Amino acid sequence: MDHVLLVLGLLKLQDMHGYQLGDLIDRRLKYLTDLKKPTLYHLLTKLEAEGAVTKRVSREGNRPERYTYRLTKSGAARFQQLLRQNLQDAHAAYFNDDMGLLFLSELPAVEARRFLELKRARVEERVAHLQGALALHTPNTPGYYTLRHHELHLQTERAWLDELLGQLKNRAVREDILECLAATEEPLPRRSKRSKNKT
Amino acid sequence: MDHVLLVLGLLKLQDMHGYQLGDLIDRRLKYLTDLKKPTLYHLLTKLEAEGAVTKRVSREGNRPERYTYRLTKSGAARFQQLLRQNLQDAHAAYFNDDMGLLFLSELPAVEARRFLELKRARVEERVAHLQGALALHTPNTPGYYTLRHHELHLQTERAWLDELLGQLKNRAVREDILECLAATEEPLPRRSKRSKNKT
DNA sequence: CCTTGAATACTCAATCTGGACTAGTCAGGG
DNA sequence: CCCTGACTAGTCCAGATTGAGTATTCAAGG
Repeated sequence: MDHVLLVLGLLKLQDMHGYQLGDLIDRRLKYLTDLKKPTLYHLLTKLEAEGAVTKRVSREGNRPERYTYRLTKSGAARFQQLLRQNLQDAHAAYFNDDMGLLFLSELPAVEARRFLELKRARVEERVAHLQGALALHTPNTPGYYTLRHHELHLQTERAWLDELLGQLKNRAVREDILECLAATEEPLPRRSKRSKNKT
Repeated sequence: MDHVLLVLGLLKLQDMHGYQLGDLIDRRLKYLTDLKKPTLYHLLTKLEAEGAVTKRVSREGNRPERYTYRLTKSGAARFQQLLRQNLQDAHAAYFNDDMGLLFLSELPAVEARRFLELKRARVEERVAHLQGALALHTPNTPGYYTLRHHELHLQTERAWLDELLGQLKNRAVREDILECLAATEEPLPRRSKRSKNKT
């Protein structure tokens, strides 16, 4: 996850102190990332050491002191660079849900189906919740994009579970997991591989 | 990512040494996770300390010594538990692609569109590659599920980019990111919250 | 038979993460 | 006026993760 991009970007919009950033991230951006507070503070410290942000002590009323961060020139440049890169890259996504699917045959079919139906119900719940949140948003706002994107993927998830459950009703899952995996080796670059590219 | 589930599951199928596991994971299971070798070895050491697996030194031919791992009774029990949990949970997914979208208005519209088109081309490429891999698989095999799931999500990604690009053609993105986010606060549990549930 | 590149099998050190904790402020109820 | 629970604003440290690097074996070409 490109936490650096996020933090630099938010600080570009406005100077903020750590708690403010943290609050913003886990209240308003909870569908975007789950960056935790200690990670955030660690990141801010690092960014300061690297000269991407500067720290300033401030105090407001009777509240405890706090550190307000501001983006520097070099931080802004770095943000631009990261943003361009992020926008053109297609980032690989991994799904924790697939982990269990790999071992589906290790559980009695009936039980497996029951769990998957439970999973489906939970996805359904999320879809509903998300659509509630979406209703509050106007299209073409940055926050809307995250939500809409998420909605699409959750709907895909639901469709996928339906497809899977449909298939399980008819046929059992093969149990020879390792053989199945071995059977489908990628073309495998034989002999030599000149000019290997890809990150 | 539930790396423990993966490693225990693979060892349940067969005793393996570290390298073998690592190889399996980043050749055959590359769409499932990107668990790196050092993480794997660290995990194996930890699992051994916890008594979920046992280590045995073995040597084959002239090759250097290696440690072969075997699942213990308690490891198998843990695997079962994790599997059941994984199958019924709906895991939140976060998309690195959304990070950049949040700051779309920080770039000139033309440039942004160009990048997103590039991103789309890359997604397209992946879809093609994945469909190649899928063609080699028989349905209802564990490996097939991961691939098919991935294919669905990549197609969703493509559709999403098309939707987004379509919207960008007509209207510009709002630039007041923070205000947009603030405007759509969740209902926010006012006053008190008794019986807070959720993980 | 000697060199080179790929594969085998890991390890190290540095960095990143997050559960749990600290410590002060404020607002309202009793 | 005091107590409680929530909010503010972080910190600590243990544990997870990974980019590099190490050291050996093997196979094929020259």
